[in-house]
Amino acid sequence: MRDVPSQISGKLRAAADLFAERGLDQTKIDDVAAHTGIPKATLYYYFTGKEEILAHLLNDALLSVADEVAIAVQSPGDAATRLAEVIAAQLRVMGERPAVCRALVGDLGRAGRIPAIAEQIHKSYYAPVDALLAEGATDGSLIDVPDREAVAFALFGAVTISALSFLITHQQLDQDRVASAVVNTVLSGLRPR
Amino acid sequence: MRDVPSQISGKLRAAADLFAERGLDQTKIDDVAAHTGIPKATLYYYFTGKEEILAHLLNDALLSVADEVAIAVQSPGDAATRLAEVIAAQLRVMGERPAVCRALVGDLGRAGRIPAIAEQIHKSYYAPVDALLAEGATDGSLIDVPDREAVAFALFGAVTISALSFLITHQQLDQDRVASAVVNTVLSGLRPR
Amino acid sequence: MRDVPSQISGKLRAAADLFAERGLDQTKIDDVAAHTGIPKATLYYYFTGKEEILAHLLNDALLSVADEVAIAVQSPGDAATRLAEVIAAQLRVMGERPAVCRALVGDLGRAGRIPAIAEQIHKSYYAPVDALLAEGATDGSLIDVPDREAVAFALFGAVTISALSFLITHQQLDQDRVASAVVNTVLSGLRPR
Amino acid sequence: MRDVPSQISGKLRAAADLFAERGLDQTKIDDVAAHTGIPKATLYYYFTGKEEILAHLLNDALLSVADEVAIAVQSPGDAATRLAEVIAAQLRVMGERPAVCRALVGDLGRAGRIPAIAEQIHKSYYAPVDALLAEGATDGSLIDVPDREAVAFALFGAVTISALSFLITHQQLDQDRVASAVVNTVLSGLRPR
DNA sequence: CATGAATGAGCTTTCATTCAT
DNA sequence: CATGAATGAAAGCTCATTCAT
Repeated sequence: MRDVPSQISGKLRAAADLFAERGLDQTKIDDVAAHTGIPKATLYYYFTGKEEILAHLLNDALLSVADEVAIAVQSPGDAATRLAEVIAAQLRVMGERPAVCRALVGDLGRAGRIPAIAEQIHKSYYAPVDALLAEGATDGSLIDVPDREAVAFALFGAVTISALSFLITHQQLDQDRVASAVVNTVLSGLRPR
Repeated sequence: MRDVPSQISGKLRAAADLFAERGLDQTKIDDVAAHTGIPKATLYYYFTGKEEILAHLLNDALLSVADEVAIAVQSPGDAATRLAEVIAAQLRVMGERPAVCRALVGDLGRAGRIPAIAEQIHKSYYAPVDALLAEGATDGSLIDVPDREAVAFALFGAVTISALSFLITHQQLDQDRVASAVVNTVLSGLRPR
Repeated sequence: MRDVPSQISGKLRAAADLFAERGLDQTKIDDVAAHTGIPKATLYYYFTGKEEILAHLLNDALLSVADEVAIAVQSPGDAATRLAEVIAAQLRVMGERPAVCRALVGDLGRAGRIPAIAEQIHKSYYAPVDALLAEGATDGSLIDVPDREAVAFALFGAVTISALSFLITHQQLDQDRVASAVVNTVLSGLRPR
Repeated sequence: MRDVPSQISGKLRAAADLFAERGLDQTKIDDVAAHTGIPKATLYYYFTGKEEILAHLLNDALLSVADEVAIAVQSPGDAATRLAEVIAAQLRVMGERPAVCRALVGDLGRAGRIPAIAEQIHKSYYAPVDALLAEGATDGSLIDVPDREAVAFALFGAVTISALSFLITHQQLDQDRVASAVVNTVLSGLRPR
């Protein structure tokens, strides 16, 4: 995979919808070429194949998540507040790029096996959340969970699948509704206090 | 789709791994035939196509989830206890049939658009959980959440993605670990009481 | 490569001209399909690819050579007479199937690396000629050459390239002319007796 | 085709192996560029295309043959002696540039249709041999063959295919062995005197 | 003069699917 | 009822070639 010029990279974003709508396999290279205006052979000049194009797109989106999450993590306030921020941040990106996100989830199994993507998810999400859970235990704003990795997985899943389910069921994402449900549930718990 | 003889249905389960490993599109009918020992043409005699084979497999697994969830819902104890049971039940099935579950998640976007499957997920999972949340509000074991659908989505996501992440990351599913992390998180919440 | 039904094998012979005319690479599968009436996909059902189709054709022709050569070898007369017969036999087959033979020579370098073909050439030609040279030394009709393998190579080349050169230069093969030139040259030698 | 700078021409010789190994079609311009270090576009600056690159290489080698053959033809001695010299000369060049020679034979059918090459072969080989046969008939060192063209073809084939067969079978060319076998066979004949 | 970047035009190959037996 | 044989219809990918710099 050569260095992708920003002009190509920009046009390419139009392909995210395709991948989201049809999945990796049902998205034909011809479609990508048609929808982006990039000649098929040019796509092959820059990418090894379809998979690499999708990976490029996912990576792009995950970098956005990483950015937003990083900002949320460094925001003022205790760890609990910032954790809520992180969740909101993830939802914001998913709201902005619903297509890529659906594509990401749709190919999560596969994506997980693309090392670059797996690593990116880890760096963008699990690591910061893990750190936040640790901080929360220290600053007293969160309980000291015995298994931070498992909790980070659960959080990511709750947010992602919720958002996806809404996208599928209601065709659009009501970020506040999802954020509020998830944040309340995981922070306060379902058991009465 | 004709009535599938149990002999065929049995052999077919060997194909779940294929679908899980490669996804619907990358799983060729030839592969299914080779791995199950069922001649290609015979598969077409019983099923309309690939999609129907996968649907058959998923349906099979979802019926198991439905059974387990139904049992959990009707178990003695307050709604909170039974909710924990439901989560455990889902994880149990995922642990028993990891391949089908990976396939399910892998094609969630698509599966969601297969009406039969979407309905099955709703009946097997969302409806019972929704009912349980309502009961919990009544019997006082759970708080009265304003948006039960969103919470049900979040729960399903937390469990499913956690389980999947473990399957991918650690190659196997430690049900107790996931169950304990998820249940504690959603019931007690992350905020200190 | 599956067992090729004789119906297919028969139709396929029409493709020899193509391979001879254009060579392996310039012969497109579509051409083969069009010229033989065998659907492209059917070709792939029986053969692994183009190369295998050509190999099938070459093998076919070499079996003819083997047959003719075998007959010539067992004909009555001394070894010298039979050697002349072998040369005539090779030329007869080349005359009957000029296309395949041109294809064979055209891809001799490549064909030599297809083990099945290389072996076939050895069995069909070199081995019988070698045996004949040995017999000739015994029955006194041929001199006892110190390096039979080299002579067999030279003979094969003399016949093959001569025939090919005529085919290219004069568009057709005058078997008698070539046979007479080669046989006289190698049997009597160019030096006056 | 512009004048090829010797630097380019020199580097290009590294491509002979490629053509010999894979044939014209299977040798990609990219391969030639990679193996010679000459940028693809530069190749196109000097040559019209692949075919011209191969022709350049073949021509190069054929000029060597022509040189050697010319020297042999003019050497002292009777025609028979000089004919033996010609054969040795051809083998010497083939031994020196095995790759080009394999390429030549591999694409003989095609090369024969490249007029420049066909003419070169004629001038380099057939014409001198033809002349030598005529001289031999005059000086009494060779018999007066009725069909000199056919004999020249046969000689070229005997030498070329022998050499090629050795190259393929034994990976290298024992010039003396081939020369001795061919010269003895064609000069003295296989029939006892 | 030399070349990196870009692409038009095809071709091989794959596969879901059918159907006669 | 089941299935081996056959095929129509794509689609991914390659490569020779061009051209602006």
